[in-house]
Amino acid sequence: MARPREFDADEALEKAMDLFWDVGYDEASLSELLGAMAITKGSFYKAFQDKQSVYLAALDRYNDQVISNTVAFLGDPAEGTGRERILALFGRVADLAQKEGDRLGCFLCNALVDKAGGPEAEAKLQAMTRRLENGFHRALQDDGLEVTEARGTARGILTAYFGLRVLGRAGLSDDMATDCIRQVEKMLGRVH
Amino acid sequence: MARPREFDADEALEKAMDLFWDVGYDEASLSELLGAMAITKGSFYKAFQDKQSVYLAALDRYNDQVISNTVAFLGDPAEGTGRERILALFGRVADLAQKEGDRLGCFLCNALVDKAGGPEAEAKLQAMTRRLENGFHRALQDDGLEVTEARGTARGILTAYFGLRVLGRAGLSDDMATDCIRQVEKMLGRVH
DNA sequence: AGAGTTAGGAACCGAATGGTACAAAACACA
DNA sequence: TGTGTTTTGTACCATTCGGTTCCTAACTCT
Repeated sequence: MARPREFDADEALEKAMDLFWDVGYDEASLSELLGAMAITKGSFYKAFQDKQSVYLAALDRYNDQVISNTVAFLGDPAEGTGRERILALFGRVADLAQKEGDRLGCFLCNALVDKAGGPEAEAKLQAMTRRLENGFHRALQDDGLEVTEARGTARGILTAYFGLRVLGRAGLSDDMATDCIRQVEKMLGRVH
Repeated sequence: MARPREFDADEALEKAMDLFWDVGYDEASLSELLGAMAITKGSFYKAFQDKQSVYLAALDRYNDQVISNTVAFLGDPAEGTGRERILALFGRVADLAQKEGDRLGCFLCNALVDKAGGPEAEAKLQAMTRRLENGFHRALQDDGLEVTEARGTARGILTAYFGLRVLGRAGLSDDMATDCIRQVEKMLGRVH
């Protein structure tokens, strides 16, 4: 019916997410964004509304992909007990950091600090945070923890998780990560 | 010998710190900065070099005041045992968050995520982070913990601390904070 | 092939960015 | 009361910001 798109919108959105993830909302100028998405201005404003809506879409994408993946992992009995899944998740983060390749941190966590994107973004971010919390909660419940006890522990784990991601982004978690995991073990009741 | 300053440089620097703390480096435009500091452009560039150097000075100020205060508290035997001091510090943060007045978080933590200010800023931030870690470390050593065990625990505490500050800034720590403190207690070996 | 529709790209927009130049103003000292 | 020195404020600078306009290119369908 008309001229077809020369770019994959979803692919472009992923590049946009990567940039926002790395440098945040304000620091990602429109021209940088266009460069990363491999698109010209015309296509950009034809396909999306504006910069902010792309940011919101990037948040959604992170939610649909990374957060969903994480929550699914935390809730997958095939990955071991709830405690084992949680520790495995932290181990994954620790590996990322130790391989010096991270330096990005968690987009959710970064965006929470960034405070950009208006109230819409804030609502999305809070929802994502709750999802993550519930992911930990479920993992703990799978181990038979009582509901309210699991809730409190899940929140502690979530806090440690965000803290570790911050330190990872800051490039400070070489041995920090492994030390942190041992402390998370304590939260999980692994006294030895 | 010449015309005296009409403003207090230290006072202006504090206002600058408050703004950078709140909105970060990029989002704090020069005009906003001038407004907050109650200074015109001429005075600004006469008294300081440029925006970035003011940012670095703001980081130094945070280090000299907030971090120093925190580290001193953690190392003050008059405030109770090391564990008590650490828990009291977390309690302070929790109070801040619950009174809904926080929404700022920790400047150090925010700046670590922000990644602005160049390598100079990064060096300062890493040094500040180490100071905080050492503050926890000393508190734990005061309780007689073995050195390496104290180091690992201190890092876990630091991680939880940053995580809590992120959640506080995000406005998510109403009951999160109290739950988090209980988990920190577990790190400290308070099994009950 | 022709008509209709949409994507692409470049020119352009006003506003705001961080920073500079310079003249007037306010003081200290002689 | 000058004179010298420094602050202050304003006007100005080029550049970049996010966003719009509009014409042409590319495609589908009849």
